[in-house]
Amino acid sequence: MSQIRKPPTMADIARVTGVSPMTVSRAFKTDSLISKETRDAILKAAEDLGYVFDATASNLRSQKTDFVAVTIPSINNANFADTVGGLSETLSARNMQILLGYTNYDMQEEERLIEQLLRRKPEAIVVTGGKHTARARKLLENAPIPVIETWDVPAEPIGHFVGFSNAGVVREMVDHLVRSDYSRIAFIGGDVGRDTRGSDRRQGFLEAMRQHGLDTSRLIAAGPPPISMREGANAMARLLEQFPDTEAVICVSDLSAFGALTECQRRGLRVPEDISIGGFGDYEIGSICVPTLTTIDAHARDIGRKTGSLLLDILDGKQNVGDVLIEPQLIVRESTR
Amino acid sequence: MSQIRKPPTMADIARVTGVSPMTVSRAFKTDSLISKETRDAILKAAEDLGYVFDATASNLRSQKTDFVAVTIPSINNANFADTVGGLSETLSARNMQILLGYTNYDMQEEERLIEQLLRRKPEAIVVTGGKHTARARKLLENAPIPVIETWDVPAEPIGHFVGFSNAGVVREMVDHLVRSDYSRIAFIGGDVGRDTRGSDRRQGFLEAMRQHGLDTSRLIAAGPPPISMREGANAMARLLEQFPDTEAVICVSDLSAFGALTECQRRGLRVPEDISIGGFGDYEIGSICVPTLTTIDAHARDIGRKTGSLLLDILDGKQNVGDVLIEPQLIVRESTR
DNA sequence: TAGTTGGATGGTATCGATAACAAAGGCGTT
DNA sequence: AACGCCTTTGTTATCGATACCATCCAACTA
Repeated sequence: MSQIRKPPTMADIARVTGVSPMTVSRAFKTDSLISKETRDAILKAAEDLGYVFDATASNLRSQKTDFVAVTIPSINNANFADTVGGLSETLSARNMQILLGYTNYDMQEEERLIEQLLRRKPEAIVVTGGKHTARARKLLENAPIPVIETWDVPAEPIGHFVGFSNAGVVREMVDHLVRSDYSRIAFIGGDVGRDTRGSDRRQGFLEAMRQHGLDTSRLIAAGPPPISMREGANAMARLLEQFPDTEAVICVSDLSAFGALTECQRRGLRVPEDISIGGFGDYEIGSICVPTLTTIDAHARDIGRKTGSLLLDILDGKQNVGDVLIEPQLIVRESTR
Repeated sequence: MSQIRKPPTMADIARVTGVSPMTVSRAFKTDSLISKETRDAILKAAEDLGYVFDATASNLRSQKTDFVAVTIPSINNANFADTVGGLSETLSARNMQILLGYTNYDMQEEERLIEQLLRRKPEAIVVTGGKHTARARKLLENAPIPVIETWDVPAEPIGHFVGFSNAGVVREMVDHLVRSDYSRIAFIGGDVGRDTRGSDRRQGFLEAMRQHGLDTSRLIAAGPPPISMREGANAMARLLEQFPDTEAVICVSDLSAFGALTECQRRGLRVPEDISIGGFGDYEIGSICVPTLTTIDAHARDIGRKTGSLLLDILDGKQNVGDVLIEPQLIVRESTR
């Protein structure tokens, strides 16, 4: 029986309730001044009519969307997921919604994505990483909203940033291994040039090794990022063939580190007795696998939370809001001696 | 020097270019009829002015958002991430954007989320699971857009569904184990009542065991979903204490299965010689850990892709679009004999 | 040559909510 | 009683793009 009819609008509710559309509008804002009886009557009528608030109209008129645009390299990465989780947690207090996009570790794709996202008129934009195409950078600079770069310390920040030095964390790992008397240390990472954070970590490895006067030739490029467990295992196989005397390996993430670990297990190599392994990211797997993995905790969720409160401060017009330097933490476990 | 000025609109471009706003609008649609010269001039002027298309205005007037709303239990789950990836892949061909929300495995939260998402006027909504609060169900039924339920076979579908029987997959796993002469089989899952898919899997376990006339008391509730690796390990520890003679364990996911596996390794139990382990979801870890995990591949990415093409068919007004029954596949690996 | 077709462009009204301003009524104060 | 103040509600115009319809002109047909 029911006809195809247009969904009800605030005007319909106003008619039914006998008030003006403006009053209906007020009934849906929590803070606005309206008598309790009127509001109740309006909300009841809305429920009866099956009214659904139209955010598109509200967005246009009020020039507010309550969107925060976020780009991350991949949806399927516990670290970035944690960051988004922390951000979401903080923003939901303000009823803001995250508009999420995936760059697939590709700066061209990031550029497209940023353009797409800005069209939706977000209140702010959060991007992962501090390197972008020239056009993406221009888009962000010209955007009339706060811009926050995360998971990096940008050479030239566009707006604010919440991050850490990716080269620095690997330097720290190298220093730790050297202190533990390792010298034939290898690095398993992604292909250079795609994942900028991965490249930075590789760079940090090279710098630290040179500083210690150690051989920097033990470098395995495991393919385009993200490096999977499987790719980590394959890379470990190649490493062991090319450099059988390697004492320790630093992997670009815990996932590739775990893959590398399993490759050792299949070959009957003992970790850490025969070879040591370090990862990055403090993924759950590193804390539970046998042996557990030495890693670096980048405080992914904290990055999200701090980005969120930084954002809220900026949107509230607070002065003197600064950048946030995250301090990743080395966690020594069983995979290194 | 630069003043705080309002971002340019199509009217500004029209003024600069000497055409009507309507023509400017046409220049931004790929299919519309407009001469090449005019379009080029408009796009150039837009670039010069730093114009950013305003989707909120477009959405309101055209009553189209190119949004597809999607709810998943958690962002940090490779299975759901794959489904979203497959969906995204399919929809991006139509330039549609996914509006993602997380229910945190909570039907109340799902209800709130659905209401939030519908306000954004998506073209369609995809929800994970076939069970919802009464109000959420009503919201979905009344929504003037296609509704697709995934990862389940709903008792009463709201619109269409793309999924499989969660009870069925575990029955299959039990049958396989029984065929391999196991009889003291346990199940490690989440608390009942929160995660409906997890509960369904538990139910499938009970049914299958009864059918085979086997003892159904070996049930470990590992806490509220999602069950982490750590919780899987803890559950395994409890299982071994309560039922030391258990021959095989089915875990609600590969992650908990891996956790259980590590617990066995820590206790010096051999898998599968002393105890066998089965998981669910065909996560990467199951294919690379030592020993590799017997699991069930639910074709997560395929669910996303098929949801996407089903959606496009519906939006194109195709008749006779049917539901999609996914056939999960048992993958026997080293963790069962 | 007149008539027709179709590509390109313009004019106007509109999507639905709400910002900005106005006003009505109740209450207390002097 | 007169005044001001606060609470509650109403009126009007508007956010920016575009659906819809009208118009113009070149090219082509009969």
